[in-house]
Amino acid sequence: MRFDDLATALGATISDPGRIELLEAEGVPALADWLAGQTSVGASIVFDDPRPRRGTAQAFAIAGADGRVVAGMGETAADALRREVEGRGLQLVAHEAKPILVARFAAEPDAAATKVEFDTQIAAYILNAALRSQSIADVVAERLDLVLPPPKELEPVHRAGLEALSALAVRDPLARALQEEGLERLFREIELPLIPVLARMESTGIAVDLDALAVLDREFGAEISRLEDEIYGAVGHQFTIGSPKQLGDILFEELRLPKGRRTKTGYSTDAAVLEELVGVHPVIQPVLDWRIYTKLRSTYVETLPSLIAEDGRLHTTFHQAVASTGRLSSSDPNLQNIPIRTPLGRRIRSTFVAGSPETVLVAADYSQIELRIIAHVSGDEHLKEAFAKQADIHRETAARVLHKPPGEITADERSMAKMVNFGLAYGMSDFGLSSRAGISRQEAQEFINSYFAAYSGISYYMLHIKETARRQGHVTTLLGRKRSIPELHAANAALRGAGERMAINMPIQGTAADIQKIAMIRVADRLAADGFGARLLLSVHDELLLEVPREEVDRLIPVLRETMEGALPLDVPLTVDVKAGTDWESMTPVSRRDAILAEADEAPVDALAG
DNA sequence: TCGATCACGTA
DNA sequence: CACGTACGTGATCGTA
Repeated sequence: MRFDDLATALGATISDPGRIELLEAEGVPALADWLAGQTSVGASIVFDDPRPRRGTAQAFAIAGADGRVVAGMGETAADALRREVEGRGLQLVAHEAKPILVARFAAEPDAAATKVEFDTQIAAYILNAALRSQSIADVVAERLDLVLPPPKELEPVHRAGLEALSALAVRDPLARALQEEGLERLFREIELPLIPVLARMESTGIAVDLDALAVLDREFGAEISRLEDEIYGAVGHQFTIGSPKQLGDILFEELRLPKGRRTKTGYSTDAAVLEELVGVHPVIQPVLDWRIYTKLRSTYVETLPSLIAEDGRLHTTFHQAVASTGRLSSSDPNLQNIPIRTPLGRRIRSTFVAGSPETVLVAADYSQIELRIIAHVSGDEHLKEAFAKQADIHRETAARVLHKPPGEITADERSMAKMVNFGLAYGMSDFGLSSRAGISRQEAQEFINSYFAAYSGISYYMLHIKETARRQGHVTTLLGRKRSIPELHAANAALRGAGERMAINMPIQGTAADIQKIAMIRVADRLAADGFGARLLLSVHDELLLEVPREEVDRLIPVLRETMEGALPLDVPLTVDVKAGTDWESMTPVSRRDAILAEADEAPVDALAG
């Protein structure tokens, strides 16, 4: 009855969406014979609101290998069809399968995940991570030379139907491309197994203390009013403090303060510029404070409560096909940028809590994972040895660079070494180091020269990666994840420089992402296999956050640590720092070793003291 | 209404 | 020449 070829079927369905069979819930049993003949189906779900635990399904469609497409219209029929597919153990082929799994977990929290046989969005991303997430229309255009109508112009059922069939139709071309590029294992062994782990995390969500946020809202509001009065008083009139243009005009023309950097459109008024003017005029400090308070209030204190779902928890969406290095990203809300650096910010972090008195939060961080990856990929003997010794890595670095015993390294010297250790992964220049360390460009250049002399393996690696990247047009991680960097061949020197920094950074950041993803999959497996009630909540690049029944904590921690540390054996040990607490701010190390690690591994410093 | 710009939160 | 990577969000402002 149908088509030999899915591309032909898709072409016909684009021309005539009427060939998508619309289904009521009562019509589902009649699909029995057809479904019995399928092992996997193309599938797509369309929500009125894509955020987990927010919207309801408007349509769910499946497509068969024969080109037949059926769609459940409305929530009841969509759910019925989805359950039928799940109940039969059919595997999914979808362009973004995660929301289909989230829909199942929302309805049945303890259900097993539906098997995802292929995700075309992730395949397209693995094949070209340099592009931002690709729509199904992009993939259909590239692989089949067909044009899908814009989703907005379609009824939900027609959209779901076309997407389900499209996913099935582009599956084979994408699978062949993955094979040809040697990306099959990355796709099958990391990215696909990660999907149900992320779906479960999104569905679980994280608890937030609304009362505590309300207290912060009042407090921040009062402080902002006070600062506004102070700012207007110091300037002599009102203006829009949040407008960089107005602020720049007032500071640099009306008040004639010394001008700092310029932006494309006028004077820069960013924190680095304003910091230089503190003490020059009384308006500066209150403006800086006002920025901090209003940023925290508008981004977190006011917004988070509006995003809490009916279960009282926040459900982020993790994006698995966005970041060009292989990292995950998080949005609506972004729970990967919850403040931690400042005391005020930490008060916001403290409103993220364990969901019940019987549970605690457990955070496990990889310690200096990127620098360890640099040690591994560069093969630098001295850096490898420093990690093998489990020494204070920044002190060790300073000692080696400056030819002094570690015991004689001053705080400033250690701080400088730390900045270089962190800057290394970004392709930092003498200019960058000088401006951050508050030293001359020449001093910065000298320190970097000494650094590369002391760690010649790293020096060689940096040259090597740039050369390899130029020759091949792409760079890869340890697991073969690829990013092409066309900027490396740009005529414009600035663009080319940017390309070189991307080439340096991607294998490091991307390998860390590979490791984190392996760890997530294995931790999730162990939680299930060993009967833990603990649940993964968040992944913040090199940290995993879990919600754990109190009585499980002692049993879980060694499992967590060993699973993460063993995710990918390198030439240096990976170490994981574990903390526990009732909120995300007041986390205390669970062993003496963790206390030491936490101490040695704080965020990069921005400037030297004094 | 939307996009560009600036600014700033995280790893 | 610009001057460290990767993200997402909110406010402002000029534009369609």
